[in-house]
Amino acid sequence: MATIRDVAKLAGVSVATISRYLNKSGYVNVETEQKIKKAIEALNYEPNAVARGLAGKKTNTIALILPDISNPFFPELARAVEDVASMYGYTVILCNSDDEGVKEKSYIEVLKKKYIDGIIFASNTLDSADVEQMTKKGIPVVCLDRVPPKQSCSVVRSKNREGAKLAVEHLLSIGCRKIAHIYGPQEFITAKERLAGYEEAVKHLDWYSPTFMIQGDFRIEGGIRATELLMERHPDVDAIFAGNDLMAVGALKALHRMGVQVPGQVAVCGFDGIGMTEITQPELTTVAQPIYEMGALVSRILIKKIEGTLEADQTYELDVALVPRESTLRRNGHASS
Amino acid sequence: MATIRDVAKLAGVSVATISRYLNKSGYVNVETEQKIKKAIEALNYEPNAVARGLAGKKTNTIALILPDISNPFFPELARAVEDVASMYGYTVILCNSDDEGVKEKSYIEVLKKKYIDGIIFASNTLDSADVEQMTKKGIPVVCLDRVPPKQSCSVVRSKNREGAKLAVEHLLSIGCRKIAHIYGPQEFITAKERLAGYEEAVKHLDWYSPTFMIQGDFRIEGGIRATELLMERHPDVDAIFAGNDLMAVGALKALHRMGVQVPGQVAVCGFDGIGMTEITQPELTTVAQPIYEMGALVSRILIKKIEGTLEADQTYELDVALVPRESTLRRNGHASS
DNA sequence: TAAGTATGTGGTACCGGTTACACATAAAAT
DNA sequence: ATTTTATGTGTAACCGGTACCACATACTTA
Repeated sequence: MATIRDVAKLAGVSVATISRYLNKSGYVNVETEQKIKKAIEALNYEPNAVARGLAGKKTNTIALILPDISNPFFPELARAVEDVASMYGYTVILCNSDDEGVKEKSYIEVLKKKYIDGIIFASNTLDSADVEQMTKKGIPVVCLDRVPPKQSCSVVRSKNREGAKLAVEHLLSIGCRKIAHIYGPQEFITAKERLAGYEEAVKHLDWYSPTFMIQGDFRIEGGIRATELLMERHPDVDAIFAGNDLMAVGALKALHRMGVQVPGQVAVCGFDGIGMTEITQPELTTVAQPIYEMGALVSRILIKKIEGTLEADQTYELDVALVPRESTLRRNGHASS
Repeated sequence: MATIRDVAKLAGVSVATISRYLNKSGYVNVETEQKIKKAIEALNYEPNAVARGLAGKKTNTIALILPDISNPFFPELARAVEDVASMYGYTVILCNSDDEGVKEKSYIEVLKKKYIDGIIFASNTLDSADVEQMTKKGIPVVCLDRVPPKQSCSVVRSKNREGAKLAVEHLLSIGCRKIAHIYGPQEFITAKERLAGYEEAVKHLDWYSPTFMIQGDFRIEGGIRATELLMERHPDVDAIFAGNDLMAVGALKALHRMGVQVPGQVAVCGFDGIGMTEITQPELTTVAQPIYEMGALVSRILIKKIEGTLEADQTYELDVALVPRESTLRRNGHASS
C-alpha cells in the first residue's frame, strides 16, 4: 500500500503539498495538481484513514447504541441512520446494549478509545451525568426517545402522549366503550407518556378505572399475559390499546386463542408502526411513528453537531399518525352494551 | 486525555516499559508494575485505539456487509455477529449494500482505508475476484450463504436443498397432492438450491410440471403476486412451498384475500425461520435455518482467521429443521381430490 | 518605488502508540 | 572463573497522515 510519501516522491513535491491537494486546504498549482493526480493514479494511492484519524482526531465513524437490533423496531431505524451516515461519508458501529447500563458503559469506553466522532443513543439506562461526561469530552451525543433530565444533548422523539390520545379517540369513534391499556415498563419514557396520554383521554369517561391499565413488557409474550389477565378481570372490555406493536401482536394472539373476535368483540390498536403490523391477521391498527425519518433525522443531527454546523441542543418532536386497519374496523351499530 | 508518555513520566519509566506492561509482551518487574498501575490509575489513562491501530495495523474492528438490515432475516444474524465480536473485543461496522455491487465496492474501499480487520459478506454481488483481492491484501473474508466460484474464503451456509426436500416431504406427508413452489431470484444461490431441492423431490411424481414453479422476489409483495398468478394457473394446487418466509407470508396474505382456507384448502410452508412466522395467522410452518448460530459461527470463524488460529478455508454447512405449525396442519382425510 | 497581498511550496514537529535493538545486571551452567 | 541465559529497561525509529511556519515569487496598491 502506497503512502503519502511515496506519492510525494513520485510527483516530485513534498508531502505537505500532497496533503493540501488531498484536503483542498491551501494552494496547489494546477500543473502540480496534474503531477500529483498522475502519481496517485500510478501508485493506486488511498489515504490511510487510521493515520488521518490519529492526526486529526476525526475518524468519520459514529456509533449507534440500541437495546437489541433484533427488536423489530430498530432495524428500520438503524437502516436510516446508516443511510444518512454513509451519505455524509461516515461509517456506523452497531452496539447492542440490552438496556443494561454495564454494557452501555463498556461500549462507551471502547468507542472513546477509538476516537468515535459521535454517538446515537436509542438505549435507555444512561443518566444525564454519563451524557454530560461525553459531551464535555467533545463527543456529541444525540438521544432517541429518551430525555436525560437536564437537557445535555439533542433529542429526537415522537409525540407519545398525543399518539395515545389519537388511539383512544379512534377506538371511541368506532364505537368502543371500555378501552383497556397495556402499558410498557415504566423505566421507558415512551411507555410512561403513552400511559399518561391514555389516562388523560379516558379519565373523564364514566367507566374509567385503574383496573383497565395493565402492565406488559413491550414484548409479545407480555402482551399475551397481560391480555389474559385483563380479559379475566374485565370480560366487558371491547378495545385494547397496547403501548407498542409487539404487545398488540401478543394481544391479538391471546384473543385469538380465547376465541375472541377481533375487531368484532374486541378492537386492538398498537403503537410504533413496525412492519409486523401489516402481516398479522387481522392487520393491526397502530399509531405509527415515522421510524425511518426518526433515524435519518437523528443521524443528520449528530453529523451536524460533529461538523459544528449545529450548536444548540434541541428536542425534536415528531408527529405520529394513526394508521387504521382491520383490527379496529368500525362496528355496525352492534357495539357491546 | 493522558498519553502513554504521561504515564511513563509519572511512573518514572520509559514508554517501552509501559507498552510492554499493557500488552504483556516482554519483561516488567513486579515493583515497576505497581508503579505503572498507580500512574495509570492516577491519570485515568486509556490507551488510544487509533494510535494502536496505526502502529499495529490492527483495529479490532470487523465489518458486516449485508443487503439490508431491515430485511427480517438479518437483525438476528447481525445480533449474533455482534455478540460474538464484542465477546472477543471486536467492534462491528454495519453496511447495507442493497445487493448492489457499486455499494459493496465503495464500502470495501472505505473499510480498507480504515484498516478493518476482516469482513463478513452476507451480500450477494461480489465475485471471487473481489474476494481474492481482499484476502490477498491480508483482509480475511467469510461469506454467508454464498459461495464464490473458487473457494477463496470460508463460507457458512445451510442445507438448502435438503431443506426444500424436507418441506416437500412434510407437505406430502400431510396429504398434499399438488405442491407448488415460489422460488426466489436465481442470482441467489439459496433460491437456486431450494428450487433444485424442490424439483428433485417432486419430479418423479405424476403431477409434476414446470408450471408449478413460479418466480417470486424473496419479498412479501412478490409472494402475493406469485400466489395470485399460481392460483389462477393452477386452481388445483393444495400446497405452496415458498423459497423464503417473506414470500410465504405473501402467499398467506394472497390466499386469505382470495378466501382460500389455510391449511384447509392450501397448505403453506416457508423457509428461513424468521420471527414473523410465529405471528401470522395461521402460524407458518417453515424450514428453519439456525440464524443466530450461523451469525455466531461466521463471526467466530472470521475472528479466528484474523487471529491466525484458523488457516484453511472451509465450508460449513449447517442443518435446517422443519418447524411444523398451523399452516400445514394435517388434513382429516378430506384432502382435495 | 516600497509596501502589501495572493499564490505556491517545503521542512518538520506532532498525533499516541509499538517494537527492534542496545545495554545492564543477576543467576545458572560449564 | 567464564560463559550463558533470563530478566529488566531505555532510546529512537516507525506507522501515515496533518498543519504550522518559513520562505519565495508575482502582482496590486498606495
